[in-house]
Amino acid sequence: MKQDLKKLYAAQAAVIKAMAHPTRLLILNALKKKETCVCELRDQVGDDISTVSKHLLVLKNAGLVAARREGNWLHYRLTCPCVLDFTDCIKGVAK
Amino acid sequence: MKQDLKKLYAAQAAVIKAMAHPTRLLILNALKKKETCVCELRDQVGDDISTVSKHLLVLKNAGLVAARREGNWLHYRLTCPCVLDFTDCIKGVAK
DNA sequence: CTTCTATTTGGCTATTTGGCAAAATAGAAG
DNA sequence: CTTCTATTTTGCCAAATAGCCAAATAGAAG
Repeated sequence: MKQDLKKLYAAQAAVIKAMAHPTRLLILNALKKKETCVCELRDQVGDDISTVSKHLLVLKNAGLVAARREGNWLHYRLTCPCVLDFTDCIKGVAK
Repeated sequence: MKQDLKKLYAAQAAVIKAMAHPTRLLILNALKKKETCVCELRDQVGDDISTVSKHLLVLKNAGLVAARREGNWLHYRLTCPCVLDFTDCIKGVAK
């Protein structure tokens, strides 16, 4: 594989990989509806809060979400809502 | 997480996970242009042919590609070209 | 300062993944 | 049948991942 192509696809794969987890898909879909704090996401996900926090770190490192502090709460939001546009296509493949 | 939601997102995540690898993205993009045999994909990818074959298995199990035999060659093709429609959006996140 | 609350980080373990090389297989052709 | 070619499968190992719990941190508030 040529070096420049390799880099291009590696960068894309890193983002896609961050999306490739059930919990993280749930989080992204929740954030699509509205900015949400970690504790509310934990309630929706049902896992330990440290687990949810780590998933959010993965999404943040990929550039998919960003946080805003308000008092004690951190509100996360989707940076690029378009990343969920292909969900219908994926459902078609998954069926 | 509710059980039905969990299943829904797990199914989607399985497909997305199959896409989340530089080599597999290269393969999908090659197949978008035209049906391609394994040995030609190996040339484009540059890895061992057994490695390429495994990647194709991953993509096949996810429902993203299908194969057609013609003599000694197996020609792979994209089952749902729409899965590459969001590449532009992903590039925007990845930058 | 101390305390409280929301969140992150570190440590640990079990599981999955990606790559190569060698062996196995499927079908074409002699 | 045997041989040849394209592809898949198996075995192995190093690295990455996900989950929980406990400990650490950041900022608000007394």
